[in-house]
Amino acid sequence: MPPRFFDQVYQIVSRLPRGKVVTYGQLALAVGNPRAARTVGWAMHRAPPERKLACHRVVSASGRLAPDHVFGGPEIQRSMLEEEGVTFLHDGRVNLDEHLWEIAPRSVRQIIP
DNA sequence: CGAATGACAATCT
DNA sequence: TAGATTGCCATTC
Repeated sequence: MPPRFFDQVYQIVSRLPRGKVVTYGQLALAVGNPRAARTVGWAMHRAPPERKLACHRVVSASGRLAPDHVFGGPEIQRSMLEEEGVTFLHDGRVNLDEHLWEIAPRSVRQIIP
């Protein structure tokens, strides 16, 4: 009985296109738990490497990047995003107006209950 | 089974 | 405006 919640999060992230980002809250909402944004963050921390998820495209609701202890620092994550064409505001936050990905309903593949 | 964990988010001071 | 507090919840141990 695999963790359904995490799997749904991973599946959505795996469909996240280059040059786009999503927030933890968006992912939580997409899997049916609007208030589980924090749990989504934990899912990222525990993301299985074999899925090769673009977890650097997941940012906070205000466009801030992951804390210092991830990706070797926000500078690294930022450079990864910039290579995909993501732009940033002058205060160092992701330009969400330009690059926030709208999660399509079919991006969420339901798992047999 | 209860307590702990955590890459959040909204609110308060 | 920045820092601290509170609510939140699936997964771990």
